[in-house]
Amino acid sequence: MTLLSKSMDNGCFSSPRHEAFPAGLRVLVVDDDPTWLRILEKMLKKCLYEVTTCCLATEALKKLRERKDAYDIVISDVNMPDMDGFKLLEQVGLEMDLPVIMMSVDGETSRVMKGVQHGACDYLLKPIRMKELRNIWQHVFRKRMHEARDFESHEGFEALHLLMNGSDQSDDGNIFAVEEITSIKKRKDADSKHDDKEFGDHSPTKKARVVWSVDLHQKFVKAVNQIGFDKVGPKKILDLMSVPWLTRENVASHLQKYRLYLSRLQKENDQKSSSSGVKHSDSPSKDPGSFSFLNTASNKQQSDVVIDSFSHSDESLLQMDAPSHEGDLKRILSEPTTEKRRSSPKSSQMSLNQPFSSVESSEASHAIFDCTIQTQYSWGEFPKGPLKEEQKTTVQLEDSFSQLPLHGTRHPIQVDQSQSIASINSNPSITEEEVAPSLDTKTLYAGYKSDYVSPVSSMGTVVDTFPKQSKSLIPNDQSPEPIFTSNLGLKTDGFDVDCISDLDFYQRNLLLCGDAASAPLEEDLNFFLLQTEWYNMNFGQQNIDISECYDPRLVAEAPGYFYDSADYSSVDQSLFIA
DNA sequence: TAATTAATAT
DNA sequence: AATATTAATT
Repeated sequence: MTLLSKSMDNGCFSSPRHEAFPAGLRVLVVDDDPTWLRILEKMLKKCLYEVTTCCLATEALKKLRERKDAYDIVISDVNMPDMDGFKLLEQVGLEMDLPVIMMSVDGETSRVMKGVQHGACDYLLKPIRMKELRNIWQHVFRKRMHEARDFESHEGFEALHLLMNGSDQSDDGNIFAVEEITSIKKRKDADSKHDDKEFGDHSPTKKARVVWSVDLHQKFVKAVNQIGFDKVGPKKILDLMSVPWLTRENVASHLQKYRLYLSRLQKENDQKSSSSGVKHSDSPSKDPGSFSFLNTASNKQQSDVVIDSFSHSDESLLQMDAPSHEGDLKRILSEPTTEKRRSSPKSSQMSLNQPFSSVESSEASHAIFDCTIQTQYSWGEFPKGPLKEEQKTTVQLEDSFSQLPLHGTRHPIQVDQSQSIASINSNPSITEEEVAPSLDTKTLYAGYKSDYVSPVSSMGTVVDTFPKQSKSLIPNDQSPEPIFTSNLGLKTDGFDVDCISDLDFYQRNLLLCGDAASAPLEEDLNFFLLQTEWYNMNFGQQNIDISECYDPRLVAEAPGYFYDSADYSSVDQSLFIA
């Protein structure tokens, strides 16, 4: 609060009331298309911002020069007759150093990149929605915060921290505080370098790292399954994935990781089954070294076995480990650990790269998130032939599901995830670095693909900001049953098919299908599930442990807040970063 | 060679 | 830990 108010008082905004903070933000909108100008103006006003419009870049520049501090932020189209949007961006950066948001109809990577690299704080794709506009104030705030930080050093932050951790959750008006903080942290790394003067449009600095987002990973898995476990190779996978920017090396690397993950799972599974007495007719002894899970057309017979093993492994991962580490968890949470935090020199890399990669992936595959049932095949041409067989598989799966302890497991998974997230958020020790890169990234995400991004961010947000929500939507504990059933039905219709690499995926798909039909809220929920596999792969048991410390009820709250979206809050990223 | 994989580096 | 990069292997 302190810091926040301070920066606000700094005279940035015309409106004096802190409560109204984002209200009164002075936005200059530049677009040669009067229609868009009107639309934007309307939307921005809805956000209670003070809007000034102009249809020429030169005019905008003139206005800005006239009164350098008459505006807080600039939103400019990229394509304009009189002056290139990038040029304007450059000028603004040079002369008044206001945050600039670029927008355009196409999301061509190079352009987006150019914009961002040259200092645009965000890049929105038209049509722009309220969602995207609501958050723009964050850029302003961030910047200010940044500036303030220079002299204030740490003290301010410390104070903020305390405040946050102590009471933010209960505060109603505290949304800002939370977000601020997060954003602040992030920015620290992110903005340090965007003074590149040289534009041209080529300063790839360094190659972006590929971020294996959930959907990208899903594509990957689909491809793997299609090809057949025994025949997989990076090249083939790459081809099937048809993600242009991805390289064979990228895939190879990911494949390596994936194999590691699978073998780990199998190991766990074996362990489990042997010790616990649960047994499946016979474990997939056949391929010890390999990962039997793939029930591709070629080896479907194994599918049930595979699935079985997976479910078990899941269980073990999620359920077994958690309890054992309780002590550790608590320790982690309670102690302001300082251990490994100070190491975020490369965060900048993240903020820049992430957005792009995500863009790409979303372009390539909105599939899962967007809707429902079908898009899934959109990106790749699947051999429809095996479908029949696939369905069969599905059925089998169904069986195994109902029989196995899966139901119980299912939800716990969700809980765990969200909980862990929550924990990250609230945990004082983690805050600084871990969360850092998020704001930029998330905002960018929003612009590109809000569908994809928002769910994630929302998770974090939920916890902090929206404590109350409909619990009914989420089956807290054992209610998973119904969901499953319905999902199964849907799925059988035409969905699941190829992507059944493992249990998690399978489940995810099921849920997706079922929910797809339902409400948006559920969509978000699905996201949780969707991430499960990916999550496990990346974090394994660790996080789960942590999550144990939290109250499951938190999860229930999550959905509600999803809608709000207004904040692609920082927390989201923590999930990825960890 | 080109692709794959294990190992190693960042 | 996640991805990249290298180097050996096929």
